Amino acid sequence: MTCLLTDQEQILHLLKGLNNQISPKFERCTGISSSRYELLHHLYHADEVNQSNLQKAVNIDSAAITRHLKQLEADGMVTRSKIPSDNRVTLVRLTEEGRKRIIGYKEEKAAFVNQMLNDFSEEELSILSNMLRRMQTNIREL
Amino acid sequence: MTCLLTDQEQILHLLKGLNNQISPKFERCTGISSSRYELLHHLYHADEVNQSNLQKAVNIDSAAITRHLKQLEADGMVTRSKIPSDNRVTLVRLTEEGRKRIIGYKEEKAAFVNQMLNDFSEEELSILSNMLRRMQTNIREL
DNA sequence: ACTCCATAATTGACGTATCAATTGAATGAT
DNA sequence: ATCATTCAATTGATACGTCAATTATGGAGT
Repeated sequence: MTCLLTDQEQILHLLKGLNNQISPKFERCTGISSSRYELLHHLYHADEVNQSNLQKAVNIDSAAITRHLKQLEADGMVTRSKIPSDNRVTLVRLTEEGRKRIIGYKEEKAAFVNQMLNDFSEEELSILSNMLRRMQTNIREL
Repeated sequence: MTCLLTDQEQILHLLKGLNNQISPKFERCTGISSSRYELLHHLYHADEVNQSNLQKAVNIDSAAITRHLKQLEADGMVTRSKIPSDNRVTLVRLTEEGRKRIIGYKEEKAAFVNQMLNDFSEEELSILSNMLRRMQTNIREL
């Protein structure tokens, strides 16, 4: 009835399960989805960015980027404008309102992550983050 | 321009990024989505299960379970039947066809996971899997 | 028997990600 | 100067997951 899985086999299941749990909880706790948060966070530090750089930074599909930004624009969090020197690219920046609101989100996110990782030592965190990076590398060209 | 994130802060981003990479690649490599694989895999060992137990086992929303199973049934991989003693529950089992096909999927999955974790020692795997479990626990009641 | 509650499965509405195809604007080669 | 390529952004189709509400059934308690 119960079935044995090697550690290797389980990792995938655990990863997926964890993520499925995280996404809705993150949003409930912080008031914003984690992808949106990443976008705003990046803009917060980078002041003005074009979409394709933003895409590379947060590492989600550019179609999704477009849709997120449109929504964030509609919510008054960011502005978007074409640049005259190259009419293909659109520059994105936080509005004042956006800059103000992200501060609250940052706190909520910190609290969330803190809860999730509350019993992890600095060393463990760095081990974990390395492992995740290695996995990412290992499947990069599949 | 570049912004400093603590290891703690990055974990979330890494996790999500990794998962977003995994899902489409898993499906491309194996020919089936990882959720469907989990369902079939569980059925492979359990012979006959009702949906709510299946739901607990694979840990995704029961709405999603219903939809997956309908599709798998349409594809001739599983059969579903109400049980007379309690007309609420539906029992699911693999068809012969399904049982045959999952064997191929198992191999593809093993190859995929092998690639993803090829440079991980047994010990690392067990550390990683423990960490993932801990995180899951830490956010359980959020 | 009848009302009340719990449970299993389903459906609907929604958010988010992917990929493939398209649009529109620069750029490079002949 | 023009044609082909390349690139940024967008759109459409599709898949998967959540939550909330619904349907249908079963089981108590009175």
